[in-house]
Amino acid sequence: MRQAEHHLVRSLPLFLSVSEKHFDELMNTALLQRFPQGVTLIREGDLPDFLHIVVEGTVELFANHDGHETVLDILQPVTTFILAAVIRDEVYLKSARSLTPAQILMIPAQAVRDVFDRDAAFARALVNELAARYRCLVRSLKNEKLRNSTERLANWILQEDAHQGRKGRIALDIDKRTLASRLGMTPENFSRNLAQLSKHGVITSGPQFIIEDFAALQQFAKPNNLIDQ
Amino acid sequence: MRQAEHHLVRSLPLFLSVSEKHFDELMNTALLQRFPQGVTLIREGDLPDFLHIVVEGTVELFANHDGHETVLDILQPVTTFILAAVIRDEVYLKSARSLTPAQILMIPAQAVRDVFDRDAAFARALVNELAARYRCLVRSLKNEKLRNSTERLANWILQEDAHQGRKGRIALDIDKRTLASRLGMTPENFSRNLAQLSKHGVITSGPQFIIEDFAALQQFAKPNNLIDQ
DNA sequence: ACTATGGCTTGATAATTATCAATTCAATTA
DNA sequence: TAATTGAATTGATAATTATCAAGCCATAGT
Repeated sequence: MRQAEHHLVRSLPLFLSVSEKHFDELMNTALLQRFPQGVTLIREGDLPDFLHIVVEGTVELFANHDGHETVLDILQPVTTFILAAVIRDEVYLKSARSLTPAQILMIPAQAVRDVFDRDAAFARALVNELAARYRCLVRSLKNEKLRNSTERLANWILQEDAHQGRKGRIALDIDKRTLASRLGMTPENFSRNLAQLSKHGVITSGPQFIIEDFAALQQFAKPNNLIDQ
Repeated sequence: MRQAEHHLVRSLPLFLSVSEKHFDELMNTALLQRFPQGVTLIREGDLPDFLHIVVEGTVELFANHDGHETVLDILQPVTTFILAAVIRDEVYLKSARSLTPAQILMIPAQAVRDVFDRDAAFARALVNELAARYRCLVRSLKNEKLRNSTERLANWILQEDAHQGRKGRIALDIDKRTLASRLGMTPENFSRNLAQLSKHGVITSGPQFIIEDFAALQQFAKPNNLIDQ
């Protein structure tokens, strides 16, 4: 692993306060791998061998059931995934796939559990990370159960605009069909919902959304800091 | 706190391996309180003062948005709740209400964080508990996104039957409207879905469901160990 | 026993969402 | 440039879910 990636990972909340010795122990056994686009990185039902960290590229977490597939999350660098499965040493409940060429850091699951047992700072960081993830999931579930699909899209646009610096112009770097599934709707309804939002201040041109009337969009979306952000 | 409750809490996975000293420290500052039915125990948006543990009775976790309410979970003894908010010292994302008269053990949030910092066994237990909760939530989200409402009900019946000892006879100890909301449907559709399930081996008489044809119900429900259990 | 009461059910209808088919559009390749 | 490809959109329709309005039914209170 190069210095740049080393520092990137070291600066993650999860590793920031781990002792140098233990961090090296984790990294010595870790693998940094490149994957092309569209590779299945993990498969739901398998047992975890590694804790995964997206270092570069975009990764989607998804799940299948009875011939249907749904996207549960879309990850950008730098993010860990499948932490809960690694901790409990139980099968993955989600699959993961690279949406772009991606670089993934893989830390052997056993090493994570070992260092956790010996390094109190790592343990604290791990709990904090997990708790943060838990809360994200609660937000997702509330989003699904308390909003209709147009509202979910409207709030996603507001949130993404905030992430991209409140420029009122959002560049979409994933397929619309992927985002549609993430937001719990079909690609067809995604299109229709986007068209609907033109009544509420959103202009769309290809993979760019422009918030023309911020107030109107907010009024329609009714963002809620106990669901969003 | 009486001996009986003390032992009950002590035997929770979360406290099983905590040192006697630290367990006492947690319990010394804890309160065991009785609440009548229908009391709001915590309110989403508030900051956590205590880690809560249901010792007796039933508690529902719910959330509100834009005039709508949804049930996110129904808790039976002995279960902790709002652990993630306590760990991160951030506002609750869910509210909680007693569905029956209930007894709740409340451990000051600061005490939980203090002992966590000093007791490695407690830290491990906490991470394990959180990871387990995380995985339950993933299952809930998959259930919502990958199944329709009749399927969710059918699988709930299978799961509840398993919990009650596979007697093929399920006694409902909560309101149907509460269960309906938990399963992401209106009370009206709950009724209709239940009626539908008579075609798939389920007989219902008031607050009792009887699985008359287990195979038929399973075939319809398509249970999936990456969603259920 | 009568009569509230509240939860549950049923019916009618509307809104939301999914599905299937066809078409458009943009990007890439021959 | 023409042809190909796949994603996105649009239209038509079906399935699912929610809403509103009665009605039913068991329970508790008078």
